[in-house]
Amino acid sequence: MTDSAKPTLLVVDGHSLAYRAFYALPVENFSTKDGQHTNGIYGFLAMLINLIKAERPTHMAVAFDTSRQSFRTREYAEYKANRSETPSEFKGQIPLLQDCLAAMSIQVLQQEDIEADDILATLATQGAEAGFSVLVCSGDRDTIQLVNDDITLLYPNVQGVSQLKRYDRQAVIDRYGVPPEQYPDIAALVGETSDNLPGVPKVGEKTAVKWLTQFGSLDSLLENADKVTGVVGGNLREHLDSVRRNRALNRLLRDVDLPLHPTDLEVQPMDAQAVRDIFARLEFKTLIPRVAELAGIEQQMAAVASAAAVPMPVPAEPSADGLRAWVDAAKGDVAVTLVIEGGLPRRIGLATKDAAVESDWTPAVADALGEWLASDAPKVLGDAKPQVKALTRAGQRLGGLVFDTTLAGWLLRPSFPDKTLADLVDRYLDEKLPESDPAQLVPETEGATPGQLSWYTLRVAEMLRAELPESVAAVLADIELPTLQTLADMELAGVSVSHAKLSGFSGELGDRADAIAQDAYAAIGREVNLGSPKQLQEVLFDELELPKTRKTKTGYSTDAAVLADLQETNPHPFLDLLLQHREATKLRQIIESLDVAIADDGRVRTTYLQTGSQTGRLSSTDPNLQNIPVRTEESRRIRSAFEVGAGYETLLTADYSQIEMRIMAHLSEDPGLIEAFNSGEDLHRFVGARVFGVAPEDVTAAMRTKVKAMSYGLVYGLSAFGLSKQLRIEQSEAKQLMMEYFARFGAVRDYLRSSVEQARVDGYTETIFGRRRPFPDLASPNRVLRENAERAALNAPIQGSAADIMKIALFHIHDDFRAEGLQSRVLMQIHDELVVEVAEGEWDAAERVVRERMGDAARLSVPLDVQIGRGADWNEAAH
DNA sequence: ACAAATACGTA
DNA sequence: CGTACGTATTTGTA
Repeated sequence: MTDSAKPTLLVVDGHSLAYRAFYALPVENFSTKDGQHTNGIYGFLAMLINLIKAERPTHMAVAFDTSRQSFRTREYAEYKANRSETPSEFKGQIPLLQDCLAAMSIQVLQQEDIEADDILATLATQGAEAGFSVLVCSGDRDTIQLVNDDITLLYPNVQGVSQLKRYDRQAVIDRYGVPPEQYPDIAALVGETSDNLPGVPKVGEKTAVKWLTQFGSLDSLLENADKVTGVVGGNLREHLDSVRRNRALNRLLRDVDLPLHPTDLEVQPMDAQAVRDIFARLEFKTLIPRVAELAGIEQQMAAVASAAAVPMPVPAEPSADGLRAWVDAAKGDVAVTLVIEGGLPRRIGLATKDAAVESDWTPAVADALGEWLASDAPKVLGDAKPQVKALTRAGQRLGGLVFDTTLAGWLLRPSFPDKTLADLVDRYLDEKLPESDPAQLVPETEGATPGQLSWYTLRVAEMLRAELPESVAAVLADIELPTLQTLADMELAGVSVSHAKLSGFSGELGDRADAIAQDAYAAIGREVNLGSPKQLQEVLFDELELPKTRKTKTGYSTDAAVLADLQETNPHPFLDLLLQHREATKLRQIIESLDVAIADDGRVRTTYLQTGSQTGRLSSTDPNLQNIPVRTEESRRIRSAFEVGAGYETLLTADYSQIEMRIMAHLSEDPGLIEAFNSGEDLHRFVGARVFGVAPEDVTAAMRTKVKAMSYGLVYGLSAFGLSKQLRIEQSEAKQLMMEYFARFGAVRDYLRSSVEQARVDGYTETIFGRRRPFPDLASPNRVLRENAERAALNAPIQGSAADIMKIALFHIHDDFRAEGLQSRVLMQIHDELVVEVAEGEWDAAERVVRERMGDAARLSVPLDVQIGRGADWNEAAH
């Protein structure tokens, strides 16, 4: 058997090489936006990828130490005792590195009480016996002893881990002057400073080699120590015990009882999705293609194994009558896919578990299928909202929507951005959805047809259903799917926005911004681009020599809070002008983007992203109608442009007051907070009275501001530092305020603590209605990641429950309007607020429906308070 | 052309 | 060193 025909086993010491990478790569170039350091992970993976590419191992494993304790430290307490504490920046990288390896389907081995090198020694020895050509990759010199005709060592050179030196038997002899099996003898004599194993003083490699050659072996040298002359001879005789101890400790174990044998370490195909996920999280953009290249190689190798995929059906293309007969005969769920063109259905594909049909969408087909589509017959779709909208535009209705794969995928993993069917097929079926390559004029690969898309949708749905916990399935069926239908109608309706009001205001703001800019240039004696933070930094910190502010990645911040601070300490006319300029241009921006979004019928239609948040909230894009300004008198002029549409009588706004604090009261069951909401007193006044120990009428504005900030901050996981910054008070005062607050509302603190603790145990948080959000980082050893996760986990059940409640109210209102035959319709949702367009003569009915449905959306231990306003435009209706 | 960084609007 | 979002701009890289 020639060497090239032998299987190759690659075993790697993960800990020592990642540690070397950690010191070789500058940490500031390798950290994620969350502050997670990744230099060790990156360096290790880059090295490993190169190694796999160059060596093409058939089998491989990476070994790690479990801790600094091992059988060696028990035998010799001083072993490695001089090593400084492992930097925490490094420690946190190991679990993440192991996650990467898991995604790459690379076996990770570690064993209590055993060092990584012992695992390498055992695997290498077993591998050589089993006929492997073995590659050992380690940064520890002790592994030199493993080298023989079947085992080669790859050892990083001083610069880091990018270059590995290859030690076969001859290379060891050339470098150290002794064969590999004798290297530990040299090491025992010389000692190993990094392991805190002192050797014989004044003895280095040269002397050690000379002695060993002279006496033939270490044993013989130690027996004949009296024959060694000179000062070093004396040193040797004084340190015989150290040498024996060193030799005992540097012998690697070759018979560790491992769960896996080299033959179990066959290279496996990677989990491409998992690799993309973890690499994206670690922001390893350049590594992704390099790994993909490897995965390609491996997938060829593993192609035989995964060839058992279910064959995709070839859909029939029946007549309209045939389609009707097909759906009437279909048993169980039918998956539906509409191909949409210009907002209207173009083709339709239907599938059951074992058959698929498809057809162009024609009037005859619409006729034949309309009744079935509207019926309760169970249907499964993926990303149903645009399809529901297209059907509605075509005068059809979709009933019986029992599952949406996009929504289900999001509910299961709200942090993963797999929205498309292709993403879901990849993740849940581990197959590739056939997609035509848009880059090719004449596509080589045919995309899946609508019937086939439906067939995939159904199979994905089956996998998702199996994974959905009961409570999450209930959220899908009872909240998300009804909400989807409602959102479709809201998007279709749009909201009437007055171009005339907007364009007038925009011109005004443009003129004002120009004038302010001129004044600002005059104030500093030159022109700068006021929209460029970079140029502003030059002006503020170099030319005006104002004190440096909060650091950002690229310099110093010039945001509004910072500028306001500067204005207090170092007043300068430029600062105020800059703030005014920002305000004017920002408003103009918003107006412009709104203006161009006005359709021919005078209405603006947003898209609500139902899967756009991690908490369960909606988001709104293109344009975003959930961040229309409101805080300043000026900005409310924008809201005045949102008007009641032609044919309708008035706008109605309805918002929940303090819904998050009410949820907090409910979840914490804090008697004080519950009393606050039941008393009818203004919340912050009530809380202020308790915290400051005064009568409610004696709560000053300053007191109210403080407890208000504290109450809101609680929901976000605010710290004393953050509170002090926001209120511009001393940290000690903020701390005192928090203490007083919790002394009166102790159950709130208890709840927040226990909720995060529960999340740590479960790995996820849950809303009142059972919506879950996973928090893997609560277990992270990295403090930044962990504390970020803690705050998010604190907030998620509260924000999420509020989102649930609003969704329930929203679709009930929508459905009631229809059931009562009202023309009034919900137009917008802004998290805790709804805007309704009320038809002529329907005010009383609409108001009653909104009030009741919002008030009754959830039964909490405190009432849900709903504020309702009426007006011809949004601004007027808000009062 | 695209991505990152910064800033800022909302709940 | 306060949660959740989307968008516009500038700036640097491809």
